[in-house]
Amino acid sequence: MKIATLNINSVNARLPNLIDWLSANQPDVMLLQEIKCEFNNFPFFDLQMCGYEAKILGQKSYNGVAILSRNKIAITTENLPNFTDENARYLEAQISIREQNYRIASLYLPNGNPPYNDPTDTDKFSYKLKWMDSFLQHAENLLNTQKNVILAGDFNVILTPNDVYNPELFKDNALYRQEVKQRLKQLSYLGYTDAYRSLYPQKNGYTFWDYTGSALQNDLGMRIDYIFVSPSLADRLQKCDIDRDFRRREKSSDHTILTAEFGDKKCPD
DNA sequence: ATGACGGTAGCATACCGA
Repeated sequence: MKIATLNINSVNARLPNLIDWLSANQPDVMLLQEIKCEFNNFPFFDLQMCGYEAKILGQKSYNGVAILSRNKIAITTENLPNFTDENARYLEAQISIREQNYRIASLYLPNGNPPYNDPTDTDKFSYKLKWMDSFLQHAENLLNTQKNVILAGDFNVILTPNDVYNPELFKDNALYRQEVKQRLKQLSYLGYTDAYRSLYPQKNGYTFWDYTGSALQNDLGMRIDYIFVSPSLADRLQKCDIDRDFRRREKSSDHTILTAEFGDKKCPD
């Protein structure tokens, strides 16, 4: 079973790139964040033509998440339970692939930094922490009720100094604040595995490079996109890779694609 | 400390992003 995730920064601005990649790589499931469109403008037909059903939680201009799959998608959750969110950031589904059931979420965690015109405004940071608290509660519930769980997407969190080109620069950044790192670590304490780190303890694993300056050429990136999996899937994890070439394309998103592959052999229950 | 760059809304420029 192969799954991929991408903060696409507008699905319509990058549809040819996405379709090229899907055709060449054929993941069973593709998760998207920041699709930046509503239902009526989502390219359902083009994706269907290359073999993917799509379910989305759309929003005009900002945010928006999607789940694409070669198998039938049954939506289980739109937005986090017990959290009133005016932004479209969380979509979860049940998908059956080669006789295994999966519970899969595409999530776009809030950035949390203040607006440029008011660096003292802490509203966005408070919103991020509340969002994470609600997410952690839900992640715990999922682990208690489901076997094969995948929580993936743009987490907007830099976990360790090894996950960013210059940790000093990010000392007070909402992506790297202690409150945020502590919360994301709790996902591991609950029993989830960070797929990329479990296979590559040392590689920088960057998934984002700023559009500006020479960030990409000089590898000034950060690892903020993650695939977290439940224990049953950690046992079956075979590959986890970052497609840097996709970030080098014309009209690229500032994020790139993270993929994970799991062995399909049935575990005896 | 700021803006580099890019997308959207909508038609000039503001807002958002990490």
